[in-house]
Amino acid sequence: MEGKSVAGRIHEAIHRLTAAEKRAARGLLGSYPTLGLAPVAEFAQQAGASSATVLRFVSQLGYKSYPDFQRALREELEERSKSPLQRSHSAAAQERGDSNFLDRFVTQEVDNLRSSAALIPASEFEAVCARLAENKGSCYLAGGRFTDFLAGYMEAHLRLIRQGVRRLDGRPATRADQLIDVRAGDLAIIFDVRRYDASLLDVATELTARRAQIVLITDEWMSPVARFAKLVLPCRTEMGRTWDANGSLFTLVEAVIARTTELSWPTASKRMGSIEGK
Amino acid sequence: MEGKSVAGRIHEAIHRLTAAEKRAARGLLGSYPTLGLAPVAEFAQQAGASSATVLRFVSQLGYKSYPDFQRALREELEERSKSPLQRSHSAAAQERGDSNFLDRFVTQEVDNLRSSAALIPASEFEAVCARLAENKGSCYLAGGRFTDFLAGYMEAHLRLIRQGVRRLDGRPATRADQLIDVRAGDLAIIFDVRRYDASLLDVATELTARRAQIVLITDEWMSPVARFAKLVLPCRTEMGRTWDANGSLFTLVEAVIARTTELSWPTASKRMGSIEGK
DNA sequence: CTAAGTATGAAACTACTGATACAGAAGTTA
DNA sequence: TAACTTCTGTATCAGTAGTTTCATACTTAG
Repeated sequence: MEGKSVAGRIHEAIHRLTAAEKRAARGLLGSYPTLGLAPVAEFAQQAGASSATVLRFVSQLGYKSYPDFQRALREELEERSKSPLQRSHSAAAQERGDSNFLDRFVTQEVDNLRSSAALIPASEFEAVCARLAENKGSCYLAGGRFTDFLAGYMEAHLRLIRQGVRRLDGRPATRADQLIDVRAGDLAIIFDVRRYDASLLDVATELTARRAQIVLITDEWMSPVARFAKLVLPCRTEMGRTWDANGSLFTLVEAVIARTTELSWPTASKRMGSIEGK
Repeated sequence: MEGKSVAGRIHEAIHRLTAAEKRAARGLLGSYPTLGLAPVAEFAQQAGASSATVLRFVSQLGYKSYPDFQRALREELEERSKSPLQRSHSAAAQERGDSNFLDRFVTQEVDNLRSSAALIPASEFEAVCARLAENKGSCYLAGGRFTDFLAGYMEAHLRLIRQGVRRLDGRPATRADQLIDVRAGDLAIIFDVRRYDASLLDVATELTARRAQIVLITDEWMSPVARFAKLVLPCRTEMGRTWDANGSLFTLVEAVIARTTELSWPTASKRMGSIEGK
């Protein structure tokens, strides 16, 4: 429906409301927006009115049905939790104006890191590292326009730890060649953040056809590659409204490398020794 | 039935979930808790699974019905909005002391980021960005074994903002060729962390001879290139005793890019438009 | 004080949501 | 490869939530 917030509509319409309807409004504002997400009967009881009154109240706000009203509440909630994260410190710092650009940037990045750590199930993270440490089969890496450098960075480190690390480079033509050798059970790590790269989806399709297992490292909006992925590690990337930052992906990569090194230390240490030697 | 947060249950149960159920889990974590407050059909569609799978998923979490699950979500939401700051995941995890590898890693990285921001004088940071935003002369980038990917990442972004961005690739032989065109007043951004790269020192020497201005991005132990640098941005990289992490460098790079974009918006926006167009 | 109009909740209705059963797909093992 | 297990989506059903109706209580005006 229109671009007005639900709370805004209540304040606008509250004068038109009847006594019982006002109780409903008060109740909703009192525990906003949770009460509105409950079934009508519960809303009614909590607000001290009947179901019918609540329905009339919702109708007065301009929603054509109760589900419609709930949808608006959910969208509002979603909006709020996605955009300018944590008004607490970053906003406070901006108000004081005593912090410079770098401080503000770092503060936001810290939020992203924390959220990312919370977003990623420990078991998924461990599964990825364990799989890498197994040191079986090949491990392919691919990324999009900017994330390709993350793939490169990860590749450079993985090469020290295990064998069979291959990079899928950006040009679709050569990619096809590189995919020929993919065997069932091989591992593929794909980086994809929005705007998502169509060619990566193709690569993922092909990899799946060849029965490779895909690990996807993506942002909170979840690349379409997720459909094909056995394991997904989603990171928070949003900064303010104009900018997405990949710092959380980078840190995740380093964490994976660190953990994998730890897990495969006996093997990896020999390997690293021989590489360093030359 | 009570006492556990829904997100907590997901992390607990995720290992015994099937592939499609995991999609549901990820979907919910991705837009938490809103998606769970929607009707099953919508949840299912958004998560890329069927209604039945979503039902099985919530059943796996230990809820005896979908409405029951939604009630839990609402109560959690209510709880969170009442307490001042959300202490939901990170705080609780730290209290329990059961934090996993990723959490610990992220915590250390956060320390590094904060220290880095403190270590870098605002004036130096601003000077670098301003110099980049001037958009005069050429800008060369070079890095060492691993940091070369940071140089590449920065190059890819800088190209969108300004003209004359060049990358000095890793092979000493070709580097010499690329340095021929360097002119007085050109800018060079060098990444160097320990163990410091001897060839970068050579490059820096040559650049200085040609009167280019060097910006050095390095770690807390300070690359020897610092001798030749006009501006130095040192970052904290130390993690525990065995491992150095470059995440702080990466975030610094992104901060520089963001700030430079901001400073040169009138010029940069046109440029970006024309690049996106093709 | 009475009558017209409005507000309200109880109860009936219907539509849609959540639950279930089943069949086919996918994956696993021998 | 074939048999078997497990997973997953479709189709169906049952129950509940949202909606509507209507009789009653309350206001307000005449």
